[in-house]
Amino acid sequence: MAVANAAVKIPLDVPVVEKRVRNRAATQQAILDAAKRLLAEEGFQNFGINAVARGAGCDKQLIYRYYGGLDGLVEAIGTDLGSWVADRIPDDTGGMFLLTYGDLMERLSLLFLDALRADPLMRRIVAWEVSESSEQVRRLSEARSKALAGWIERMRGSLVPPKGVDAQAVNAMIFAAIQHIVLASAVSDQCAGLALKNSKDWEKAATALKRIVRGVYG
Amino acid sequence: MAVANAAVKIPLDVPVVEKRVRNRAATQQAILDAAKRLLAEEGFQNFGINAVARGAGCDKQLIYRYYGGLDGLVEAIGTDLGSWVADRIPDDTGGMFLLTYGDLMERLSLLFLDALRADPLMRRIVAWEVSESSEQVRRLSEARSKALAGWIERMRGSLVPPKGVDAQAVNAMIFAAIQHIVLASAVSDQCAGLALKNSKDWEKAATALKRIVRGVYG
DNA sequence: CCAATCTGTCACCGGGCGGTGAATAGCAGG
DNA sequence: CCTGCTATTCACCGCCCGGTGACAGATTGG
Repeated sequence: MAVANAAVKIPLDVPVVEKRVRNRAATQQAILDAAKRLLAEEGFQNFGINAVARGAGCDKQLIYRYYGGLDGLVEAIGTDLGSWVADRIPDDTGGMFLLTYGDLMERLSLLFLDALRADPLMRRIVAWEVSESSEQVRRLSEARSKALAGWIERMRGSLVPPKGVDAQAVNAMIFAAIQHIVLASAVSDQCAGLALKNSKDWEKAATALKRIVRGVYG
Repeated sequence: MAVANAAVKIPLDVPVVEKRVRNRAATQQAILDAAKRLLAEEGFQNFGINAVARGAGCDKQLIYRYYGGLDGLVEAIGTDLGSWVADRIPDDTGGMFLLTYGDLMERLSLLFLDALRADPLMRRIVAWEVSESSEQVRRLSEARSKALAGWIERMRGSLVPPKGVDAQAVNAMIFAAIQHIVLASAVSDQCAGLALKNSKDWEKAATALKRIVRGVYG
């Protein structure tokens, strides 16, 4: 009797289980948010349909319906990336007068360094880019580099690099260095023997970066 | 009759199916080779017990027996990494007299760039390092950086960096740049807008690298 | 010659994956 | 009220993964 009683006990909290509202737009957004969160926190390794659906608290079928599968979802993330740059990296010169190309590049380098350090999603995407060459990640990579190039172009204004220096190649090296050092720090707190834990370490890194930029551009 | 005849036909080549010789050492080596090949060619993403066993042409059970699982196998790869540096990167100065620290770093940078470009396994490992922070990859990373540091130390000789420059930080930046640019080129033929396909592109990259080194160390 | 040992193989397990077809629950308009 | 329509869920598939226990063939030592 007691057992039966317990079995038929009115479930007090079952009706409270907040029912998912029927709202396609909201669900779509929830899926996109879950995808970005998952990618940022767990990385691309365990990034899949099931995981995203679990994270969004809905059925994976909806991902197929609303985004046409993982590919479409990744593409949607890529589209978001455009607005990212605008949000995360200041577009003005911070009140500075950038007299020389060297001034500009020093500032851009440090801004990019900080922005990348502060954004786990972006870091995961960069790591993904250098680990896989699928169509998925190629599009993501393209969106990222386009947004970045646009930002640099906007900041550049009318400044031109000094003659005799292949600015494109040198800048690629500098940005490569920033990306790699930030990626390395995110997984192992160091890079090539250089510690990258506390803010003091990062001061050293920033100083080295400035020195490199100044060494090239004066 | 004809059918029966065909069915009982003496199998001419069946006895020829080269039987796997019973040789533990050889099998162990085959497994290790298969693991390195697989990692180099396919990357760490699909690197697993089943794939290695398939590649080595033996049962996965043997991997457990001889290496104690994937972890032990990865560790064995790491051990091999020590000899890698000695094989791939010349230990002498190539007949050059390295008068200054700048000379040294320029040469080391270019050597490292070429060595990394030529070694897919090493590239995959670096990509792995920045994508995951498991114990497995941490050990691998350690072996790699130790080998690299040893090589640099040996090459350095008695040369010392100029005063007023944080050589450790600057060098970390330079090596980070090299690693990232090589990784990027391996998956997408470009990095931050800089094409990295033909040898002419790489000439430009090398020139930029030299310019950076010289800008810092003179 | 037999028994122990070593190398190698096979079959099987549970579980998570990506993917799909069918059912269900809430909302509109008549 | 019923009838569609749409958002959402469920149940199921085949596949491959890592991992394990039992077995078979060769080798060796007493």
